[in-house]
Amino acid sequence: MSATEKQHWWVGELAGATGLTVRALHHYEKVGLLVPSERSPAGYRLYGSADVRRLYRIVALRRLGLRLDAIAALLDGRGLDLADLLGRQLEAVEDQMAEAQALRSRLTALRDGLASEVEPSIDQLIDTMEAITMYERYYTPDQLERLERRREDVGEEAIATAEREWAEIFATVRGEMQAGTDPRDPRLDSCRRRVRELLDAMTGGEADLRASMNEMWANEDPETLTRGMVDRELRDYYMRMFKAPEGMSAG
Amino acid sequence: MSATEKQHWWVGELAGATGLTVRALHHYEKVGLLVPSERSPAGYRLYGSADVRRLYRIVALRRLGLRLDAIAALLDGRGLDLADLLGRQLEAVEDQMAEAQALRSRLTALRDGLASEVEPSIDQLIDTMEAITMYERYYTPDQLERLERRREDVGEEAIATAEREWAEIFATVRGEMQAGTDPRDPRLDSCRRRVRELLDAMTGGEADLRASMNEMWANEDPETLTRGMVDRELRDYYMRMFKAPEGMSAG
DNA sequence: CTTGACCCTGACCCGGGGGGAGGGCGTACG
DNA sequence: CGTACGCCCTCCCCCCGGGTCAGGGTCAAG
Repeated sequence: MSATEKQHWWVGELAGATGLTVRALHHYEKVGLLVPSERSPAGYRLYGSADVRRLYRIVALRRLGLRLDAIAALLDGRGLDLADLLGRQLEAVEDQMAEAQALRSRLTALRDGLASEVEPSIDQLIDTMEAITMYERYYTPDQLERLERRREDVGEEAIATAEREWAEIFATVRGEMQAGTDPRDPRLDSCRRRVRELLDAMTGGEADLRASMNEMWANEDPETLTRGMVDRELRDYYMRMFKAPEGMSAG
Repeated sequence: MSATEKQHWWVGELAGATGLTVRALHHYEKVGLLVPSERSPAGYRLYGSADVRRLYRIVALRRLGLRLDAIAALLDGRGLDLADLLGRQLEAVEDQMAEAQALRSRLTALRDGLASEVEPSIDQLIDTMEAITMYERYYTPDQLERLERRREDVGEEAIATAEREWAEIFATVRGEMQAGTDPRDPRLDSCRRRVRELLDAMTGGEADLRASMNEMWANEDPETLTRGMVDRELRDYYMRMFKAPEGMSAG
Protein backbone atom coordinates (compact mmCIF):
# COMPACT_ATOMS: atom_id res chain seq x y z
CA MET A 1 0.00 0.00 0.00
CA SER A 2 2.92 2.39 -0.55
CA ALA A 3 1.81 5.71 -1.94
CA THR A 4 4.33 5.59 -4.76
CA GLU A 5 2.93 2.38 -6.22
CA LYS A 6 0.17 2.69 -8.74
CA GLN A 7 -3.09 1.50 -7.28
CA HIS A 8 -5.21 1.09 -10.36
CA TRP A 9 -5.38 1.46 -14.11
CA TRP A 10 -8.00 2.76 -16.47
CA VAL A 11 -9.40 0.55 -19.14
CA GLY A 12 -7.58 2.40 -21.95
CA GLU A 13 -4.22 1.97 -20.29
CA LEU A 14 -4.74 -1.75 -19.97
CA ALA A 15 -5.97 -2.03 -23.51
CA GLY A 16 -2.88 -0.25 -24.77
CA ALA A 17 -0.57 -2.36 -22.66
CA THR A 18 -2.03 -5.72 -23.66
CA GLY A 19 -2.88 -5.03 -27.27
CA LEU A 20 -6.55 -5.67 -26.64
CA THR A 21 -9.30 -3.16 -27.34
CA VAL A 22 -11.40 -1.36 -24.79
CA ARG A 23 -14.38 -3.12 -26.27
CA ALA A 24 -12.80 -6.48 -25.59
CA LEU A 25 -12.32 -5.58 -21.94
CA HIS A 26 -15.96 -4.53 -21.76
CA HIS A 27 -16.82 -7.90 -23.22
CA TYR A 28 -14.67 -9.75 -20.70
CA GLU A 29 -16.52 -7.98 -17.94
CA LYS A 30 -19.88 -8.82 -19.41
CA VAL A 31 -19.12 -12.54 -19.57
CA GLY A 32 -17.64 -12.45 -16.08
CA LEU A 33 -14.10 -13.22 -17.16
CA LEU A 34 -12.50 -10.05 -15.78
CA VAL A 35 -14.56 -7.75 -13.60
CA PRO A 36 -12.62 -4.66 -12.44
CA SER A 37 -12.46 -4.64 -8.69
CA GLU A 38 -13.35 -0.96 -8.42
CA ARG A 39 -15.22 1.82 -10.10
CA SER A 40 -14.45 5.53 -9.86
CA PRO A 41 -17.22 7.83 -8.58
CA ALA A 42 -18.01 8.68 -12.18
CA GLY A 43 -18.36 5.00 -13.03
CA TYR A 44 -14.97 4.52 -14.71
CA ARG A 45 -13.58 1.00 -14.50
CA LEU A 46 -10.58 0.80 -12.19
CA TYR A 47 -8.41 -2.30 -12.50
CA GLY A 48 -6.23 -3.22 -9.53
CA SER A 49 -2.93 -5.07 -9.68
CA ALA A 50 -4.68 -8.40 -9.12
CA ASP A 51 -6.93 -7.62 -12.07
CA VAL A 52 -3.89 -6.82 -14.17
CA ARG A 53 -2.24 -10.10 -13.28
CA ARG A 54 -5.42 -11.92 -14.18
CA LEU A 55 -5.59 -10.08 -17.49
CA TYR A 56 -2.07 -11.12 -18.45
CA ARG A 57 -3.02 -14.71 -17.76
CA ILE A 58 -6.09 -14.32 -19.89
CA VAL A 59 -3.98 -13.01 -22.74
CA ALA A 60 -1.54 -15.91 -22.37
CA LEU A 61 -4.32 -18.47 -22.40
CA ARG A 62 -6.01 -16.83 -25.36
CA ARG A 63 -2.84 -17.55 -27.31
CA LEU A 64 -3.71 -21.22 -26.96
CA GLY A 65 -6.99 -20.60 -28.72
CA LEU A 66 -8.97 -21.42 -25.59
CA ARG A 67 -12.49 -20.13 -25.32
CA LEU A 68 -13.30 -17.42 -22.87
CA ASP A 69 -15.48 -19.66 -20.72
CA ALA A 70 -12.71 -22.25 -20.51
CA ILE A 71 -10.24 -19.56 -19.48
CA ALA A 72 -12.62 -18.32 -16.80
CA ALA A 73 -13.08 -21.85 -15.52
CA LEU A 74 -9.31 -22.38 -15.40
CA LEU A 75 -8.53 -19.12 -13.63
CA ASP A 76 -11.31 -19.58 -11.13
CA GLY A 77 -10.04 -23.05 -10.33
CA ARG A 78 -13.34 -24.58 -11.22
CA GLY A 79 -12.54 -28.24 -11.72
CA LEU A 80 -11.34 -28.99 -15.23
CA ASP A 81 -8.46 -31.36 -15.60
CA LEU A 82 -5.73 -29.23 -17.13
CA ALA A 83 -4.11 -32.02 -19.11
CA ASP A 84 -7.48 -33.10 -20.38
CA LEU A 85 -8.41 -29.58 -21.44
CA LEU A 86 -5.14 -29.13 -23.32
CA GLY A 87 -5.55 -32.52 -24.90
CA ARG A 88 -8.99 -31.70 -26.18
CA GLN A 89 -7.82 -28.32 -27.40
CA LEU A 90 -4.98 -29.96 -29.28
CA GLU A 91 -7.40 -32.38 -30.83
CA ALA A 92 -9.71 -29.57 -31.90
CA VAL A 93 -6.82 -27.66 -33.43
CA GLU A 94 -5.66 -30.73 -35.30
CA ASP A 95 -9.16 -31.26 -36.62
CA GLN A 96 -9.28 -27.75 -37.91
CA MET A 97 -5.82 -28.14 -39.43
CA ALA A 98 -6.99 -31.23 -41.25
CA GLU A 99 -10.03 -29.34 -42.47
CA ALA A 100 -7.90 -26.43 -43.66
CA GLN A 101 -5.54 -28.83 -45.37
CA ALA A 102 -8.42 -30.46 -47.20
CA LEU A 103 -9.62 -27.04 -48.31
CA ARG A 104 -6.17 -26.03 -49.45
CA SER A 105 -5.70 -29.25 -51.30
CA ARG A 106 -9.00 -28.74 -53.14
CA LEU A 107 -8.12 -25.17 -53.99
CA THR A 108 -4.69 -25.96 -55.34
CA ALA A 109 -6.02 -28.93 -57.28
CA LEU A 110 -8.63 -26.62 -58.74
CA ARG A 111 -6.06 -24.00 -59.60
CA ASP A 112 -3.90 -26.60 -61.33
CA GLY A 113 -6.91 -28.12 -63.04
CA LEU A 114 -8.05 -24.77 -64.38
CA ALA A 115 -4.59 -23.47 -65.17
CA SER A 116 -4.86 -24.49 -68.81
CA GLU A 117 -8.04 -22.46 -69.37
CA VAL A 118 -7.67 -18.87 -70.43
CA GLU A 119 -10.76 -17.69 -68.65
CA PRO A 120 -12.22 -20.52 -66.61
CA SER A 121 -15.99 -20.64 -66.37
CA ILE A 122 -18.06 -21.65 -63.38
CA ASP A 123 -19.16 -24.73 -65.27
CA GLN A 124 -15.59 -25.86 -65.66
CA LEU A 125 -15.00 -25.13 -62.02
CA ILE A 126 -17.94 -27.30 -61.02
CA ASP A 127 -16.78 -30.10 -63.29
CA THR A 128 -13.33 -29.99 -61.78
CA MET A 129 -14.81 -29.94 -58.29
CA GLU A 130 -16.73 -33.08 -59.14
CA ALA A 131 -13.53 -34.72 -60.28
CA ILE A 132 -11.87 -33.67 -57.03
CA THR A 133 -14.75 -35.08 -55.01
CA MET A 134 -14.28 -38.31 -56.90
CA TYR A 135 -10.61 -38.39 -55.98
CA GLU A 136 -11.51 -37.85 -52.36
CA ARG A 137 -13.72 -40.91 -52.48
CA TYR A 138 -10.87 -43.17 -53.56
CA TYR A 139 -7.81 -41.73 -51.86
CA THR A 140 -7.33 -41.16 -48.15
CA PRO A 141 -6.34 -37.62 -47.10
CA ASP A 142 -2.86 -38.94 -46.51
CA GLN A 143 -2.65 -40.40 -49.98
CA LEU A 144 -3.93 -37.16 -51.50
CA GLU A 145 -1.21 -35.28 -49.70
CA ARG A 146 1.45 -37.63 -50.99
CA LEU A 147 0.12 -37.28 -54.54
CA GLU A 148 0.20 -33.54 -54.18
CA ARG A 149 3.73 -33.50 -52.86
CA ARG A 150 4.79 -35.66 -55.75
CA ARG A 151 3.23 -33.24 -58.19
CA GLU A 152 5.14 -30.43 -56.57
CA ASP A 153 8.35 -32.40 -56.68
CA VAL A 154 8.18 -33.27 -60.35
CA GLY A 155 7.15 -29.76 -61.35
CA GLU A 156 4.67 -28.23 -63.75
CA GLU A 157 6.60 -28.90 -66.91
CA ALA A 158 6.98 -32.59 -66.23
CA ILE A 159 3.25 -32.79 -65.57
CA ALA A 160 2.44 -31.04 -68.83
CA THR A 161 4.78 -33.41 -70.63
CA ALA A 162 3.14 -36.38 -68.97
CA GLU A 163 -0.31 -35.09 -69.99
CA ARG A 164 0.82 -34.97 -73.59
CA GLU A 165 2.28 -38.45 -73.28
CA TRP A 166 -1.01 -39.79 -71.97
CA ALA A 167 -2.82 -38.18 -74.88
CA GLU A 168 -0.39 -39.80 -77.31
CA ILE A 169 -0.72 -43.17 -75.65
CA PHE A 170 -4.49 -43.10 -75.72
CA ALA A 171 -4.47 -41.98 -79.33
CA THR A 172 -2.25 -44.92 -80.22
CA VAL A 173 -4.31 -47.36 -78.19
CA ARG A 174 -7.53 -46.08 -79.73
CA GLY A 175 -6.01 -46.63 -83.14
CA GLU A 176 -5.15 -50.24 -82.34
CA MET A 177 -8.56 -50.80 -80.82
CA GLN A 178 -10.29 -49.51 -83.93
CA ALA A 179 -7.98 -51.63 -86.07
CA GLY A 180 -9.21 -54.67 -84.14
CA THR A 181 -5.87 -55.50 -82.51
CA ASP A 182 -6.09 -57.91 -79.60
CA PRO A 183 -5.48 -55.94 -76.40
CA ARG A 184 -2.83 -58.43 -75.33
CA ASP A 185 -0.98 -58.24 -78.63
CA PRO A 186 2.77 -57.74 -78.21
CA ARG A 187 2.49 -54.81 -80.60
CA LEU A 188 1.14 -52.84 -77.60
CA ASP A 189 4.16 -53.70 -75.45
CA SER A 190 5.76 -50.31 -75.93
CA CYS A 191 2.53 -48.62 -74.87
CA ARG A 192 2.39 -50.81 -71.79
CA ARG A 193 5.94 -49.93 -70.93
CA ARG A 194 5.31 -46.20 -71.26
CA VAL A 195 2.16 -46.48 -69.16
CA ARG A 196 4.10 -48.24 -66.44
CA GLU A 197 6.74 -45.56 -66.52
CA LEU A 198 4.18 -42.79 -66.27
CA LEU A 199 2.35 -44.47 -63.42
CA ASP A 200 5.60 -44.97 -61.59
CA ALA A 201 6.39 -41.31 -62.03
CA MET A 202 2.97 -40.36 -60.65
CA THR A 203 2.95 -42.68 -57.66
CA GLY A 204 6.66 -42.92 -56.97
CA GLY A 205 6.12 -46.66 -57.05
CA GLU A 206 3.96 -46.64 -53.91
CA ALA A 207 1.67 -49.61 -54.07
CA ASP A 208 -1.29 -48.22 -52.14
CA LEU A 209 -1.51 -45.20 -54.42
CA ARG A 210 -1.53 -47.52 -57.38
CA ALA A 211 -4.27 -49.63 -55.82
CA SER A 212 -6.51 -46.64 -55.13
CA MET A 213 -5.90 -45.34 -58.61
CA ASN A 214 -6.89 -48.65 -60.17
CA GLU A 215 -9.99 -48.78 -58.02
CA MET A 216 -11.05 -45.36 -59.25
CA TRP A 217 -10.16 -46.07 -62.82
CA ALA A 218 -12.22 -49.29 -62.76
CA ASN A 219 -15.33 -47.84 -61.10
CA GLU A 220 -15.72 -44.29 -62.30
CA ASP A 221 -16.91 -42.85 -65.55
CA PRO A 222 -13.77 -42.50 -67.69
CA GLU A 223 -15.14 -39.48 -69.55
CA THR A 224 -15.43 -37.51 -66.34
CA LEU A 225 -12.07 -38.80 -65.19
CA THR A 226 -10.17 -37.82 -68.30
CA ARG A 227 -12.34 -34.89 -69.28
CA GLY A 228 -13.59 -36.60 -72.38
CA MET A 229 -10.30 -38.06 -73.55
CA VAL A 230 -11.25 -41.66 -72.81
CA ASP A 231 -14.67 -43.25 -73.19
CA ARG A 232 -15.90 -46.49 -71.68
CA GLU A 233 -15.01 -48.59 -74.68
CA LEU A 234 -11.43 -47.36 -74.73
CA ARG A 235 -11.14 -47.69 -70.96
CA ASP A 236 -12.25 -51.32 -71.09
CA TYR A 237 -9.84 -52.05 -73.93
CA TYR A 238 -7.08 -50.33 -71.98
CA MET A 239 -7.79 -52.41 -68.88
CA ARG A 240 -7.66 -55.60 -70.89
CA MET A 241 -4.20 -54.54 -72.01
CA PHE A 242 -2.93 -55.15 -68.49
CA LYS A 243 -4.91 -58.21 -67.54
CA ALA A 244 -3.21 -61.56 -67.41
CA PRO A 245 -4.71 -63.77 -70.17
CA GLU A 246 -5.82 -66.45 -67.72
CA GLY A 247 -7.51 -63.98 -65.35
CA MET A 248 -10.53 -63.42 -67.57
CA SER A 249 -13.46 -64.40 -65.38
CA ALA A 250 -17.06 -64.09 -66.44
CA GLY A 251 -18.18 -61.94 -63.46
CA MET B 1 -42.31 -31.90 -69.52
CA SER B 2 -42.94 -35.66 -69.61
CA ALA B 3 -45.45 -36.74 -67.00
CA THR B 4 -43.17 -39.46 -65.69
CA GLU B 5 -40.40 -37.04 -64.73
CA LYS B 6 -40.48 -35.57 -61.29
CA GLN B 7 -41.33 -31.90 -61.42
CA HIS B 8 -40.37 -30.74 -57.97
CA TRP B 9 -39.00 -31.72 -54.59
CA TRP B 10 -39.90 -30.83 -51.03
CA VAL B 11 -37.27 -29.36 -48.75
CA GLY B 12 -36.94 -32.52 -46.71
CA GLU B 13 -36.15 -34.59 -49.77
CA LEU B 14 -33.46 -32.17 -50.86
CA ALA B 15 -32.04 -31.93 -47.40
CA GLY B 16 -31.79 -35.69 -47.19
CA ALA B 17 -30.24 -35.96 -50.64
CA THR B 18 -27.58 -33.30 -50.11
CA GLY B 19 -26.77 -33.89 -46.47
CA LEU B 20 -27.88 -30.39 -45.55
CA THR B 21 -30.57 -29.62 -43.04
CA VAL B 22 -33.98 -28.15 -43.74
CA ARG B 23 -32.94 -25.22 -41.63
CA ALA B 24 -29.94 -24.59 -43.88
CA LEU B 25 -32.19 -24.51 -46.93
CA HIS B 26 -34.42 -22.00 -45.17
CA HIS B 27 -31.31 -19.96 -44.51
CA TYR B 28 -30.21 -20.14 -48.14
CA GLU B 29 -33.59 -18.82 -49.13
CA LYS B 30 -33.43 -16.00 -46.62
CA VAL B 31 -30.07 -14.77 -47.90
CA GLY B 32 -31.24 -15.12 -51.49
CA LEU B 33 -28.85 -17.91 -52.38
CA LEU B 34 -31.46 -20.47 -53.35
CA VAL B 35 -35.10 -19.40 -53.62
CA PRO B 36 -37.41 -22.26 -54.58
CA SER B 37 -39.12 -21.43 -57.84
CA GLU B 38 -42.54 -22.52 -56.61
CA ARG B 39 -44.70 -22.86 -53.56
CA SER B 40 -47.53 -25.30 -53.07
CA PRO B 41 -50.99 -23.86 -52.31
CA ALA B 42 -50.31 -24.54 -48.65
CA GLY B 43 -47.05 -22.61 -48.80
CA TYR B 44 -44.68 -25.58 -49.01
CA ARG B 45 -41.39 -24.87 -50.79
CA LEU B 46 -41.25 -26.66 -54.15
CA TYR B 47 -37.80 -26.94 -55.74
CA GLY B 48 -37.66 -27.50 -59.48
CA SER B 49 -34.89 -29.29 -61.35
CA ALA B 50 -33.09 -26.00 -62.01
CA ASP B 51 -33.16 -25.32 -58.28
CA VAL B 52 -31.74 -28.76 -57.62
CA ARG B 53 -28.92 -28.20 -60.09
CA ARG B 54 -28.16 -24.90 -58.41
CA LEU B 55 -28.18 -26.54 -55.01
CA TYR B 56 -25.64 -29.14 -56.10
CA ARG B 57 -23.39 -26.34 -57.26
CA ILE B 58 -23.81 -24.58 -53.98
CA VAL B 59 -22.79 -27.72 -52.14
CA ALA B 60 -19.74 -28.13 -54.39
CA LEU B 61 -18.64 -24.54 -53.85
CA ARG B 62 -19.22 -24.77 -50.12
CA ARG B 63 -16.58 -27.52 -50.12
CA LEU B 64 -14.09 -24.86 -51.07
CA GLY B 65 -14.96 -22.94 -47.93
CA LEU B 66 -16.45 -20.08 -49.92
CA ARG B 67 -18.88 -17.77 -48.20
CA LEU B 68 -22.52 -17.89 -49.13
CA ASP B 69 -22.48 -14.39 -50.60
CA ALA B 70 -19.47 -15.27 -52.76
CA ILE B 71 -21.24 -18.40 -53.96
CA ALA B 72 -24.35 -16.39 -54.81
CA ALA B 73 -22.24 -13.87 -56.70
CA LEU B 74 -20.51 -16.65 -58.63
CA LEU B 75 -23.68 -18.49 -59.55
CA ASP B 76 -25.48 -15.32 -60.56
CA GLY B 77 -22.58 -14.40 -62.81
CA ARG B 78 -22.09 -11.12 -61.01
CA GLY B 79 -18.59 -10.07 -62.01
CA LEU B 80 -15.92 -11.56 -59.79
CA ASP B 81 -12.76 -12.79 -61.42
CA LEU B 82 -12.83 -16.49 -60.73
CA ALA B 83 -9.07 -16.93 -60.57
CA ASP B 84 -8.82 -13.95 -58.26
CA LEU B 85 -11.52 -15.28 -55.96
CA LEU B 86 -9.85 -18.67 -55.73
CA GLY B 87 -6.50 -17.04 -55.16
CA ARG B 88 -7.81 -14.98 -52.28
CA GLN B 89 -9.57 -17.97 -50.83
CA LEU B 90 -6.37 -19.97 -50.99
CA GLU B 91 -4.54 -17.18 -49.25
CA ALA B 92 -7.15 -17.02 -46.50
CA VAL B 93 -6.97 -20.77 -46.00
CA GLU B 94 -3.20 -20.65 -45.80
CA ASP B 95 -3.39 -17.91 -43.23
CA GLN B 96 -5.68 -19.96 -41.12
CA MET B 97 -3.44 -22.98 -41.52
CA ALA B 98 -0.49 -20.96 -40.29
CA GLU B 99 -2.53 -19.79 -37.34
CA ALA B 100 -3.61 -23.34 -36.52
CA GLN B 101 -0.02 -24.52 -36.81
CA ALA B 102 1.13 -21.86 -34.38
CA LEU B 103 -1.58 -22.95 -31.97
CA ARG B 104 -0.65 -26.57 -32.32
CA SER B 105 3.00 -25.85 -31.83
CA ARG B 106 2.24 -23.95 -28.61
CA LEU B 107 0.01 -26.71 -27.35
CA THR B 108 2.50 -29.48 -28.00
CA ALA B 109 5.33 -27.44 -26.54
CA LEU B 110 3.17 -26.91 -23.48
CA ARG B 111 2.35 -30.57 -23.23
CA ASP B 112 6.02 -31.48 -23.45
CA GLY B 113 6.97 -28.75 -21.03
CA LEU B 114 4.44 -29.91 -18.47
CA ALA B 115 4.97 -33.62 -19.05
CA SER B 116 7.37 -33.87 -16.11
CA GLU B 117 4.81 -32.51 -13.64
CA VAL B 118 2.49 -34.95 -11.95
CA GLU B 119 -0.41 -32.56 -11.72
CA PRO B 120 0.47 -29.34 -13.51
CA SER B 121 -0.89 -26.15 -11.99
CA ILE B 122 -2.15 -23.12 -13.84
CA ASP B 123 0.84 -21.16 -12.56
CA GLN B 124 3.20 -23.60 -14.20
CA LEU B 125 1.16 -23.43 -17.35
CA ILE B 126 1.43 -19.65 -17.42
CA ASP B 127 5.17 -19.80 -16.77
CA THR B 128 5.61 -22.23 -19.61
CA MET B 129 3.48 -20.07 -21.87
CA GLU B 130 5.73 -17.14 -21.13
CA ALA B 131 8.74 -19.22 -22.07
CA ILE B 132 7.00 -20.20 -25.30
CA THR B 133 6.22 -16.57 -26.06
CA MET B 134 9.89 -15.81 -25.54
CA TYR B 135 10.84 -18.50 -28.03
CA GLU B 136 8.42 -17.03 -30.53
CA ARG B 137 10.17 -13.70 -30.24
CA TYR B 138 13.54 -15.16 -31.25
CA TYR B 139 12.68 -17.90 -33.71
CA THR B 140 10.71 -17.56 -36.90
CA PRO B 141 7.71 -19.89 -37.32
CA ASP B 142 9.78 -21.87 -39.75
CA GLN B 143 12.62 -22.25 -37.29
CA LEU B 144 10.20 -23.30 -34.56
CA GLU B 145 8.84 -25.96 -36.82
CA ARG B 146 12.31 -27.26 -37.57
CA LEU B 147 13.16 -27.34 -33.87
CA GLU B 148 9.97 -29.24 -33.20
CA ARG B 149 10.64 -31.77 -35.92
CA ARG B 150 14.12 -32.31 -34.54
CA ARG B 151 12.66 -32.95 -31.11
CA GLU B 152 10.33 -35.51 -32.61
CA ASP B 153 13.15 -37.12 -34.51
CA VAL B 154 15.49 -37.54 -31.57
CA GLY B 155 12.71 -38.79 -29.30
CA GLU B 156 11.70 -38.22 -25.69
CA GLU B 157 14.40 -40.32 -24.13
CA ALA B 158 17.23 -38.54 -25.88
CA ILE B 159 15.76 -35.21 -24.77
CA ALA B 160 15.55 -36.34 -21.16
CA THR B 161 19.15 -37.54 -21.38
CA ALA B 162 20.20 -34.22 -22.84
CA GLU B 163 18.40 -32.38 -20.02
CA ARG B 164 20.38 -34.36 -17.48
CA GLU B 165 23.58 -33.66 -19.36
CA TRP B 166 22.88 -29.93 -19.32
CA ALA B 167 22.27 -30.10 -15.59
CA GLU B 168 25.58 -31.89 -15.11
CA ILE B 169 27.43 -29.43 -17.29
CA PHE B 170 26.03 -26.42 -15.47
CA ALA B 171 26.82 -28.01 -12.13
CA THR B 172 30.41 -28.53 -13.22
CA VAL B 173 30.69 -25.05 -14.67
CA ARG B 174 29.21 -23.54 -11.53
CA GLY B 175 31.81 -25.42 -9.49
CA GLU B 176 34.66 -24.02 -11.57
CA MET B 177 33.17 -20.55 -11.40
CA GLN B 178 32.94 -20.68 -7.65
CA ALA B 179 36.48 -22.05 -7.49
CA GLY B 180 37.61 -18.95 -9.37
CA THR B 181 38.74 -20.76 -12.51
CA ASP B 182 39.27 -18.52 -15.55
CA PRO B 183 36.40 -19.16 -18.00
CA ARG B 184 38.92 -19.71 -20.79
CA ASP B 185 40.93 -22.24 -18.80
CA PRO B 186 41.67 -25.42 -20.77
CA ARG B 187 40.31 -27.35 -17.80
CA LEU B 188 36.85 -26.46 -19.18
CA ASP B 189 37.61 -27.86 -22.62
CA SER B 190 35.68 -31.06 -22.00
CA CYS B 191 32.65 -29.01 -20.96
CA ARG B 192 32.96 -26.91 -24.09
CA ARG B 193 33.11 -30.02 -26.22
CA ARG B 194 30.01 -31.55 -24.60
CA VAL B 195 28.15 -28.25 -25.01
CA ARG B 196 29.02 -28.16 -28.68
CA GLU B 197 27.83 -31.73 -29.10
CA LEU B 198 24.55 -31.02 -27.35
CA LEU B 199 23.93 -27.86 -29.38
CA ASP B 200 24.67 -29.75 -32.56
CA ALA B 201 22.18 -32.40 -31.53
CA MET B 202 19.54 -29.75 -30.86
CA THR B 203 20.05 -27.71 -34.00
CA GLY B 204 21.22 -30.40 -36.33
CA GLY B 205 24.10 -28.06 -37.05
CA GLU B 206 21.87 -25.47 -38.73
CA ALA B 207 23.54 -22.12 -38.34
CA ASP B 208 20.47 -19.90 -38.22
CA LEU B 209 18.98 -21.91 -35.36
CA ARG B 210 22.22 -21.51 -33.51
CA ALA B 211 22.22 -17.77 -34.11
CA SER B 212 18.66 -17.32 -32.86
CA MET B 213 19.42 -19.44 -29.84
CA ASN B 214 22.48 -17.35 -28.98
CA GLU B 215 20.45 -14.18 -29.38
CA MET B 216 17.87 -15.41 -26.94
CA TRP B 217 20.42 -16.76 -24.53
CA ALA B 218 22.23 -13.43 -24.50
CA ASN B 219 19.19 -11.20 -24.07
CA GLU B 220 16.72 -13.05 -21.92
CA ASP B 221 16.62 -13.72 -18.24
CA PRO B 222 18.45 -17.04 -17.81
CA GLU B 223 16.39 -17.99 -14.77
CA THR B 224 13.21 -17.91 -16.80
CA LEU B 225 14.94 -19.62 -19.67
CA THR B 226 16.28 -22.54 -17.67
CA ARG B 227 13.56 -22.57 -15.03
CA GLY B 228 15.95 -21.50 -12.30
CA MET B 229 18.86 -23.74 -13.25
CA VAL B 230 21.10 -20.90 -14.42
CA ASP B 231 21.32 -17.42 -12.94
CA ARG B 232 22.80 -14.33 -14.56
CA GLU B 233 26.24 -14.79 -13.02
CA LEU B 234 26.53 -18.34 -14.28
CA ARG B 235 25.16 -17.35 -17.69
CA ASP B 236 27.76 -14.62 -18.07
CA TYR B 237 30.54 -16.96 -16.99
CA TYR B 238 29.25 -19.55 -19.43
CA MET B 239 29.23 -17.05 -22.28
CA ARG B 240 32.79 -16.03 -21.54
CA MET B 241 33.72 -19.70 -21.87
CA PHE B 242 33.04 -19.45 -25.60
CA LYS B 243 34.38 -16.00 -26.34
CA ALA B 244 37.69 -15.63 -28.14
CA PRO B 245 40.18 -13.99 -25.74
CA GLU B 246 40.89 -11.08 -28.10
CA GLY B 247 37.21 -10.33 -28.74
CA MET B 248 36.57 -8.72 -25.37
CA SER B 249 35.38 -5.27 -26.28
CA ALA B 250 34.15 -2.73 -23.76
CA GLY B 251 30.79 -2.08 -25.50
C1' DC C 1 -14.22 28.21 -19.58
C1' DT C 2 -13.05 25.57 -23.26
C1' DT C 3 -10.95 21.91 -25.65
C1' DG C 4 -9.69 17.37 -26.63
C1' DA C 5 -8.96 12.97 -25.04
C1' DC C 6 -10.93 9.72 -22.51
C1' DC C 7 -14.91 7.12 -20.46
C1' DC C 8 -19.86 5.28 -19.95
C1' DT C 9 -24.16 2.38 -21.50
C1' DG C 10 -26.98 0.38 -24.92
C1' DA C 11 -27.85 -1.46 -29.22
C1' DC C 12 -27.22 -3.62 -33.61
C1' DC C 13 -24.01 -6.39 -36.62
C1' DC C 14 -21.09 -10.33 -38.51
C1' DG C 15 -21.64 -16.14 -40.38
C1' DG C 16 -24.00 -20.06 -40.84
C1' DG C 17 -27.10 -21.80 -39.23
C1' DG C 18 -29.33 -24.70 -34.32
C1' DG C 19 -33.28 -25.30 -31.73
C1' DG C 20 -37.85 -24.75 -30.36
C1' DA C 21 -42.77 -22.94 -30.05
C1' DG C 22 -47.14 -22.96 -31.97
C1' DG C 23 -49.83 -24.24 -35.57
C1' DG C 24 -51.14 -25.93 -40.53
C1' DC C 25 -50.79 -30.04 -44.34
C1' DG C 26 -50.61 -34.82 -46.54
C1' DT C 27 -51.60 -39.28 -46.53
C1' DA C 28 -52.16 -44.00 -45.09
C1' DC C 29 -54.74 -46.81 -42.02
C1' DG C 30 -58.57 -48.31 -39.47
C1' DC D 1 -64.77 -40.39 -42.31
C1' DG D 2 -61.83 -39.60 -38.63
C1' DT D 3 -57.34 -39.75 -36.96
C1' DA D 4 -52.54 -40.44 -36.19
C1' DC D 5 -48.10 -39.47 -37.57
C1' DG D 6 -44.81 -37.20 -40.07
C1' DC D 7 -43.87 -33.38 -42.61
C1' DC D 8 -44.18 -28.46 -43.36
C1' DC D 9 -44.80 -23.36 -42.23
C1' DT D 10 -43.32 -18.75 -39.79
C1' DC D 11 -41.34 -16.33 -36.02
C1' DC D 12 -38.06 -15.81 -32.56
C1' DC D 13 -33.95 -16.26 -29.67
C1' DC D 14 -29.15 -18.28 -29.37
C1' DC D 15 -24.10 -19.22 -30.33
C1' DC D 16 -18.76 -16.48 -30.27
C1' DG D 17 -15.74 -12.70 -29.76
C1' DG D 18 -15.94 -8.84 -30.14
C1' DG D 19 -16.55 -4.23 -34.12
C1' DT D 20 -18.84 -0.17 -34.68
C1' DC D 21 -21.75 3.26 -33.96
C1' DA D 22 -24.80 6.81 -31.12
C1' DG D 23 -25.54 9.81 -27.52
C1' DG D 24 -23.84 11.66 -23.56
C1' DG D 25 -20.72 12.28 -19.22
C1' DT D 26 -15.76 13.19 -17.15
C1' DC D 27 -10.86 14.59 -16.57
C1' DA D 28 -6.93 17.53 -16.93
C1' DA D 29 -4.40 21.10 -19.19
C1' DG D 30 -4.30 25.68 -21.05
